[in-house]
Amino acid sequence: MPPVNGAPASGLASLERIDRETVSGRVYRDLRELLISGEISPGEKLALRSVAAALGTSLMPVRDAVARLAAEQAVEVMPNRTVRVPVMTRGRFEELRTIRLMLEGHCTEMAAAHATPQDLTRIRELHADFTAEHDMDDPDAGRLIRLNKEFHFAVYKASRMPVALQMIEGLWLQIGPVLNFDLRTKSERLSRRVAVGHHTELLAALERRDGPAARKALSDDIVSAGDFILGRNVLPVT
Amino acid sequence: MPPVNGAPASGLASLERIDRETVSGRVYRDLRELLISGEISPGEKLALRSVAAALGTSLMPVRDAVARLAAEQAVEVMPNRTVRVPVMTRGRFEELRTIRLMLEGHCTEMAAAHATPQDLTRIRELHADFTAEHDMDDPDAGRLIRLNKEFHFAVYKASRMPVALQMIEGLWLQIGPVLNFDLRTKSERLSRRVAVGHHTELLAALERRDGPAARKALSDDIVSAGDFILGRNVLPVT
DNA sequence: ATCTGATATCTGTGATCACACTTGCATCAG
DNA sequence: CTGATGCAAGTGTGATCACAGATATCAGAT
Repeated sequence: MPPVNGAPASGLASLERIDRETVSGRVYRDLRELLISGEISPGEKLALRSVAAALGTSLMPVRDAVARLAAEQAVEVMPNRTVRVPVMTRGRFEELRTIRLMLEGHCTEMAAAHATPQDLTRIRELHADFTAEHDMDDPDAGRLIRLNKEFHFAVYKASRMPVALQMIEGLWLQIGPVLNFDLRTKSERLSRRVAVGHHTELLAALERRDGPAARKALSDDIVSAGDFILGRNVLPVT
Repeated sequence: MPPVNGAPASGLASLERIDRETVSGRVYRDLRELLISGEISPGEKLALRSVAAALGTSLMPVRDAVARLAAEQAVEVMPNRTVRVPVMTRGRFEELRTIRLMLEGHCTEMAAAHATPQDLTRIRELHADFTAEHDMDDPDAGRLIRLNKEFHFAVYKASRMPVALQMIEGLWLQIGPVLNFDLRTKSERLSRRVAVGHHTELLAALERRDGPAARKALSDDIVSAGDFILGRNVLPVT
């Protein structure tokens, strides 16, 4: 990077940008991560003061963070004003799946058209990591969940649709708690095994720039994972 | 509605529910309305204290409200920590339109299948109101915008997809500022004239439960409104 | 033993204050 | 007149306090 003004190049160029992150933003991402990986169970109540104490801050940043999460439906405020992780119903789960198929399906198809070689390399790496972790004797559920997410989002990112990407994050934030909570408590082996297959097909389709095939592979992935949860009958009907 | 317990029916049933709305929620909806109807121009900065003063409250409720709006991308926080209404780029506008066609198109098609007679009556009423206001000598831009929104959302509501409905609200919140700001400043006659036609077709399709035709009418509506803005070349390329 | 009642604790909400950072404007040197 | 410099006003962020409503706990009466 050349110096901005006519100023001579100096050691200043090696200075790294300081990240003046807000506490509020930090709390937000921490809670978000806990939710999306299923470490907070659906229906669980969140007391602002408890969260603040656990993170060693005051109420304020927590309030901001929770307000943001509430806007994304990642948590819900009850009539009593208490906030909790939403309980997933069968109907809501199915609707979320329908929307995911539309949105993520479209992005996957676009990714096949727009992915750069760098994108593909990144996706390949993540697929390899996911497969490797999966084939271990005792796979780490948390890591598996994270790698699965990173793989999918690497694909969506390649579609060059930032707005859609943001919306998909919101969808995962809503569906993540039940999906990953269930997978975390039960043996996730069976469902993840098929996931590897779908991911392989998806990657192959992207590499030959076959949009419809990529979408098909993704759809299979989403549908089978959804069927797994629906089949376990843990979701209330209403 | 029957009494909940074995208690005898009494005048209590006529009591109306107390609305214990939070100030924060009120601020949120006020700002939301201002944004969606284009009464705050894109790029405009929002000072928390100004908003608080204008609404006669303290900073606190405003902070909560803005945090929620930021989570929905209805406002953006700059690196300087100032918040402003996002400036729309051509690319973002087109992406939003693509997503709208998917999401709103799907909901419209579902509405054709699931709309109850009450839904259809409500939609008919709103269509009549919109048409009436439109045919006036000097139509009220604000009212026109509001009626247009209510008509569309009455349709989406009939699809019985609450999650999608919420997402669509988010989309309108993002696209509303430019769309309605532009329509408000310029003569909206030309673009609204065609809107009436599309709405008429949409309603007719719903009444004969023709999903694909309803989707087509909606698509035409969205595309033509979008083309109107894009054609005016007011959006920066990047 | 069961229900009713009051009380103490805990909840989110809103206001106020303190602070660090940014921005704008006036001042002064060239 | 043009430029940089310094001060003042304004900004969002975070902490703390005050308070009303909800919840849980426990005593007493039937």
